[in-house]
Amino acid sequence: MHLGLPDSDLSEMRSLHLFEDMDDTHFGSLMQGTYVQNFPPQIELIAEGDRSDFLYVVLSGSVELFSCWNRRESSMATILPVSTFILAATIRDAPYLMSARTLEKSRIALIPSQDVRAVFDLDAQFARAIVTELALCYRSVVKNTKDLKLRTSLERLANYLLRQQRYSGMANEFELRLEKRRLASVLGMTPENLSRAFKNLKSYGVRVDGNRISITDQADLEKFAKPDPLIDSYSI
Amino acid sequence: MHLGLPDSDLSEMRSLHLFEDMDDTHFGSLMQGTYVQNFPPQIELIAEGDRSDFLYVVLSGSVELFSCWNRRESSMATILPVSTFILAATIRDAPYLMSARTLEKSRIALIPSQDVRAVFDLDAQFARAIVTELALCYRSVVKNTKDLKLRTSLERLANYLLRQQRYSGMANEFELRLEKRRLASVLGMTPENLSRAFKNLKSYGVRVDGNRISITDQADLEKFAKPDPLIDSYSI
DNA sequence: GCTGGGGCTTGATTTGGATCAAATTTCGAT
DNA sequence: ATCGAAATTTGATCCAAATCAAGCCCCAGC
Repeated sequence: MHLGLPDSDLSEMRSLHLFEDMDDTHFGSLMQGTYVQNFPPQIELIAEGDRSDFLYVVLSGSVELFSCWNRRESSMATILPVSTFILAATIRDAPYLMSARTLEKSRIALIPSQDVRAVFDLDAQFARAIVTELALCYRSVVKNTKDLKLRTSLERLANYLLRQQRYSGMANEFELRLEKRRLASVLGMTPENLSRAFKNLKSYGVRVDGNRISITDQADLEKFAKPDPLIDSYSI
Repeated sequence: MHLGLPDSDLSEMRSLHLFEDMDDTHFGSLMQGTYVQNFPPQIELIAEGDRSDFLYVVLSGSVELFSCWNRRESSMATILPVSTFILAATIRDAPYLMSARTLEKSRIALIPSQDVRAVFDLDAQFARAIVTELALCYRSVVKNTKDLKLRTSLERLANYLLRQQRYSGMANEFELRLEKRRLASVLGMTPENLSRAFKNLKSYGVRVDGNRISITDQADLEKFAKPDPLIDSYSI
């Protein structure tokens, strides 16, 4: 027996690009089978290789996507509210390529994958939104590949900082929203090297105090980092 | 004045997953604005940053997708017939993230992007096919990222060879379908290092003679490469 | 307040891979 | 067939980053 979701959850989900333009009835039937759950930190939500039974939505907290091979692990992305993850696996009804764990206490919605696929065929707006979202995801991963293959780790860090700065409204000071060891893994380096990389960026006007970053010489950092919209912009 | 495409081109395109299930009329109107052209080798078809005016289909020959930053260049993928490329940019009406050049004499179809987007809204089958295709592309790039971040260059080469072997019907001998320096770039290494890597794989039963690879000790190579369907399979 | 453990930093060392330079092979064009 | 340019290979060297090993700091829990 389904009890129905709180209005606050519903409206948050509804505001996602993925759902905002779709028909009310269709949204309703998607939400019919959806349930929302609170998870403590460090809970593994899905493991790579699992059947993709649900599309996930992070309503609050944060989730790390990571992958393993041969006893090595790499952080692939961090999902912040409000967004979905593992859309592609859901669409293709294929096993997850990445695992997911909560980083902090998180509120998460689970939408049955078969419902997503069913409503896709009924609602053209929803189909359009899914395809737009997937294309965006694809392009992010391509940008990430370019970052990895074309830049050194120091350049990746410098550009990461510039992106974070942009995200926080071009302030000269901002907080890292990621533990450093996770950031290291995201950037494809070791924690030790990240630490040294921060030191190296001092000469380009980057101060670090714990999670607090201040950029004291914007021009100098940008001259070194050479940010490129075709790698570093979110929206394009 | 549009002259219409040769039947052979039409039927080849029609056989693509992307187009095979769509309505005849809709396929027709897509093809209305499409033109097909033969290109010599080494022609730059598109440059990253360009407006995505067309969706491309390689009918014969081959095309390399590559990216540049700060005077460095990296090969991102090779497109073999019959497949499309830069679908995501077309869908989002966003600038290309990658450049493309012909590797050999190639026959290529150009479908106006606005027609693709228009027909998407009319034809649910086509919409379904696009979303499936995009999800597949997304998953390939994720697998590629895992390959890059979790494996050493030697491991990447070993697994690349096993994938090629699978592609060529599990024969113990097969041809590299890529110039070595391009392969090096695809695998994220220098040509010099690729050469040394091939030498290192001798001890795991890999013989190299020009473009001809023979795998003399399958078990040994697999033991070293540790292939994983969540990185190395095409279809999943 | 202590205290213990995890995360972060620092230093020393090793290793993988890049770069530079040159020899060799391959292959297309004449 | 021969020439020349490009690709590949090989060797020497350099550099970036991983690893190993302590030590420090922060703060969560007693």
